[in-house]
Amino acid sequence: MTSDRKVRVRFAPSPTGPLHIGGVRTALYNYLFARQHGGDLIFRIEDTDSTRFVPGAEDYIIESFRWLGIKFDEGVSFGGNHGPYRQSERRDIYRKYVDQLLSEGKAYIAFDTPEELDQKRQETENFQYDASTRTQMRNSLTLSPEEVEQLIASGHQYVVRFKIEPGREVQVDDIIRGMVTINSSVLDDKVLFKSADGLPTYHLANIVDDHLMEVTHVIRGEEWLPSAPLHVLLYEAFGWTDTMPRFAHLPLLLKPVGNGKLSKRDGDKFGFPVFPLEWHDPKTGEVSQGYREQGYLPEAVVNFLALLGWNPGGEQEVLSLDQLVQLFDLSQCSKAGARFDYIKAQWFNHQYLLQRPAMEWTPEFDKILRAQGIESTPEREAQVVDMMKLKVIEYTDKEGNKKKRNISFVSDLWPLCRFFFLPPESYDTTDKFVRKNWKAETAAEMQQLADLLATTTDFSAEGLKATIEPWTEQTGIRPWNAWRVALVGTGQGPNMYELAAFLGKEETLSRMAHAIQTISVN
RNA sequence: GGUCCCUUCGUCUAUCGGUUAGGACGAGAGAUUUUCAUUCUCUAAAGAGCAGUUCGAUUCUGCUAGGGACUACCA
Repeated sequence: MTSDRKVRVRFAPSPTGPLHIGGVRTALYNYLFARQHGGDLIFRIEDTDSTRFVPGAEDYIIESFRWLGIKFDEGVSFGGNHGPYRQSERRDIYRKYVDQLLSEGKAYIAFDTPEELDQKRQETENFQYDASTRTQMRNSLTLSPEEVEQLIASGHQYVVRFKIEPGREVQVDDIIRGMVTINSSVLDDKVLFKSADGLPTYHLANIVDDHLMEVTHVIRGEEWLPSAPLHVLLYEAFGWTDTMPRFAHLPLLLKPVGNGKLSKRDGDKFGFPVFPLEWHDPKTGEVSQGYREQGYLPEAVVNFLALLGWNPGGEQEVLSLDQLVQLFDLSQCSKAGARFDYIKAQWFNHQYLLQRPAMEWTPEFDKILRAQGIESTPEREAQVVDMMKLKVIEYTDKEGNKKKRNISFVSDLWPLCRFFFLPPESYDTTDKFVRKNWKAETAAEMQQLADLLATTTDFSAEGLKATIEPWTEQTGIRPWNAWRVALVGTGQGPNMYELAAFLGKEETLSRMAHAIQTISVN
């Protein structure tokens, strides 16, 4: 029934704050699906809750997708001829459809105030506004038409509720989960139109918009599965079943450890972002970490997210956006929630960082160096990157254990490479590497090497190798580790010839002289 | 409490009745290395439980257990 229509999907967030990483994945799956079928991806803003509107959230969401490389075909800020795409600008449209339901007796007017309903819920256990209770409430079903008119005329606030007929098996055909059946008796008469702000609720706006915007597939989070039968019933009530979109409810993203879904607190606890971009809360002033600012590459975030809840099955996991579009299969998505494995996210970033030419690291690297008061050139910085990008970084985890991991961020570089730019402040003779490699006779040997280097004119890595190697064979001295102590201060860094070449003759000799003078061992 | 959804190595997952249950992250071991690494090789590691259908179940069905979501005039 929908197969002959052009595929049209949408991502429709509420501008209530920064975009959660789970929302990013939902948008990504919509994007992959749309691209794969040559369809359209629509960006709709669902701002029917005026009380939760947060300024800046909409721009934040748009900027997030721009950064991630997820492109929309139409919608807020993208144009298109199915607009407006902001629900707050579609009041009149919704009003018309609510009136249609009302006049057909498929919806009714209810005067019960929120307070009265709260009261009712406290009094009766499991109170639900439905076929079993609506006859005892104040609504257009129990009141006479005259009374209703009078109440409205006298300014009483009212909502419009959907009149659900009980005892029906409602079926939702879900691409991921198969046929989901629920009895309409357990559904309540959902509010379709709110009294407070004259706007529809999500349910009504969603169905009307998806219909008018010719959406063919609704791909959204699993939290919507329980209300999907209600949506099916709404399509029926409007007579739109022949063009009803197909549903696909995605599994949720779960906490890295423990129970429940992924929350902002988990990010704080383990030190990973749950938002694509840094977010400054306009009300509280609180700042939340973003993937972009933490040094993640957009390709890495996309790749990682794509594989949370879906997998192409092959052995390759590092996949570009284009490859993901090729391979993606909505019906192969897993049904169970996926734990958020932020360690693997770091690994993906490591992979994509390594793919980048060193010169592309330097803008970010330069910022870090400048923060340390170091001036350098992109060329020299790129040299350091090339020498150090395969190293690992030591860090302290949340339990206080020393751990090692691959370089995953440009910012990992600094603690590993300060000796390129700064001489050792002092020589730590308690350092295992220093003790092992700087013996009583070492100073004299280093002096010999220094004398040799003083006469060397070719200070390139190759030149150094050509001059030093014959000397080591002649004398039997194995100078590299002690030389490393002199230039680095400990057992770190690249090949010694490369390092000395980078530092240059003057700096190399200066550091050696200093080490010969300073280090004393017994 | 009610309704619905889910359940393969620690984690993400492959398998769409017949496999030595595969891969990746993480972990461990070894080799290589002028340091630390990289790299390479190897190892450990799983079908929640119980019934049933079947010649044969991880795969189908039911029950139990566990997990998740929803249960607003929020989305």
